[in-house]
Amino acid sequence: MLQLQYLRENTREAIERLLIKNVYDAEIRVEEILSLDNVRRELQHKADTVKAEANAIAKEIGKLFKEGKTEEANAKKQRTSELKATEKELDEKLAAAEQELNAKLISLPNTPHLSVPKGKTADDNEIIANFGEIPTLHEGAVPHWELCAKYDIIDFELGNKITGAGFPVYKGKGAALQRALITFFLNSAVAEGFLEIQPPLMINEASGLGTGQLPDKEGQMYYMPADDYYMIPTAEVPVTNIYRNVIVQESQFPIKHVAYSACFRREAGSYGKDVRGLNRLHQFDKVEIVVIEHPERSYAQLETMKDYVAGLLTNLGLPFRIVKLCGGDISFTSAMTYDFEVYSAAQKKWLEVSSVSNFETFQANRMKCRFKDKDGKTQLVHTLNGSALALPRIVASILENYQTPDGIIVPEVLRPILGFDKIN
RNA sequence: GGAAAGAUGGCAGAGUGGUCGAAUGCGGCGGUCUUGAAAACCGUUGAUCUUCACGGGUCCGGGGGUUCGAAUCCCUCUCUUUCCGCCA
Repeated sequence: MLQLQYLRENTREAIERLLIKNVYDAEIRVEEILSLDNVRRELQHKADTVKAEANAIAKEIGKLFKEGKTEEANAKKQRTSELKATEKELDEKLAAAEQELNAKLISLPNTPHLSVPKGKTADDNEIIANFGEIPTLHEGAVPHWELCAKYDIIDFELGNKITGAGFPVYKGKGAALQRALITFFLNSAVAEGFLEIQPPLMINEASGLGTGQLPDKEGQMYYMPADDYYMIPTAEVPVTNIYRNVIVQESQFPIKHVAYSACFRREAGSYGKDVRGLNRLHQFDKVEIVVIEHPERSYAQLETMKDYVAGLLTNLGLPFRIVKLCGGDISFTSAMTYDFEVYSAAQKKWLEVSSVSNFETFQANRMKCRFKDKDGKTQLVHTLNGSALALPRIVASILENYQTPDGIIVPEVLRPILGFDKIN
């Protein structure tokens, strides 16, 4: 949710930024919000004045009763009952105005950073860096789903039987590979100063609202009606919500957390392409980094996080590129996002394995996560997060890129954890 | 699932109809003292809306009600704790 004060004081800039996200009617929507805000403030002022008078009279009445001047006191009651009627009317109008304002405000997406490229689709994203060599595979190299079956390490059919499509069963060295990657990612983050968190895998409604999954992305989460809980689509939700309704100390910045969790996504509506094998699942594993940062340092922090994720992929020896998302491809809540795409040699495709974003105050405003600045004023924090990393597509590209005629070579960094160097 | 108790400021914890945004303690911040620190002492310290400002409004788990007036009384919801039951 954008801040009213920002819209009020930087109207032109806000509109310009929203236009990057192709909010073509940004000007009208912002104007509507600002005029509603004026109405709201006017009503607030009126209501406050009436209440002030009523409060004063109530105090006088109390005094009169104490002094035994019952008649005088009763006479004063007349005026208050009059005031009460206007008060009620104004309160109702005020509540309605606030509700309408809030609804309009919450439906407005975050303002992209001014450096975010304009564009409509993923084709307009800006490739900012390429790393690693794309391997030349041997004759007869196959996509990962065939490798999974060949070495019996990930069983999609069995998952279908137990649950349904998108819930694979990892077996033997496949299961060990998952465990090793999670360990590698967590250890790396902890070495970088991230505090490891093991969060709940289900969240309540307030948490969903805090990070922006609710109300708009409701259909993407698994929901448990018996208890009114949602399965988390990412550890970002429970971890960021640690700071919901919290005023942090400025000295705590940057607050850096890392969490491994299973993630659950219904992926409603994304049928068809790119769903084979590990490319799109309903349950998958991910290690997520979450940072709460001072507004002045959030973009420097975003670069640090980007470099950190790049380091992980380099250590795994995977060819990848970093993409700065254009306005059309960036998410509703994000102000700037870098995507990491790994080249999967057998599918001959770039697979998105990580998304690192700065949300500025957008989540913080919903969550009411603030800090006290040097002048003692409360200000909203900036929140950032990134996958570091999501497992399925990493596994897919490891399997595909490291395949040889007699087995899959295990990336060096994982060998000490796994205790073997080849899947065959 | 059954029974009981409870929800107050960063934390602990008073307050049962009027001057209570709320005692007190701890913590935080500032100061005195000290070579420095600790201790002690003094002062200060909730959030939010509105206003250029003075000021005013709202908030004692959420919502509703009674009353001239509610942290305090009533209704309702949610959550927590304890005991019993069940159980990894």
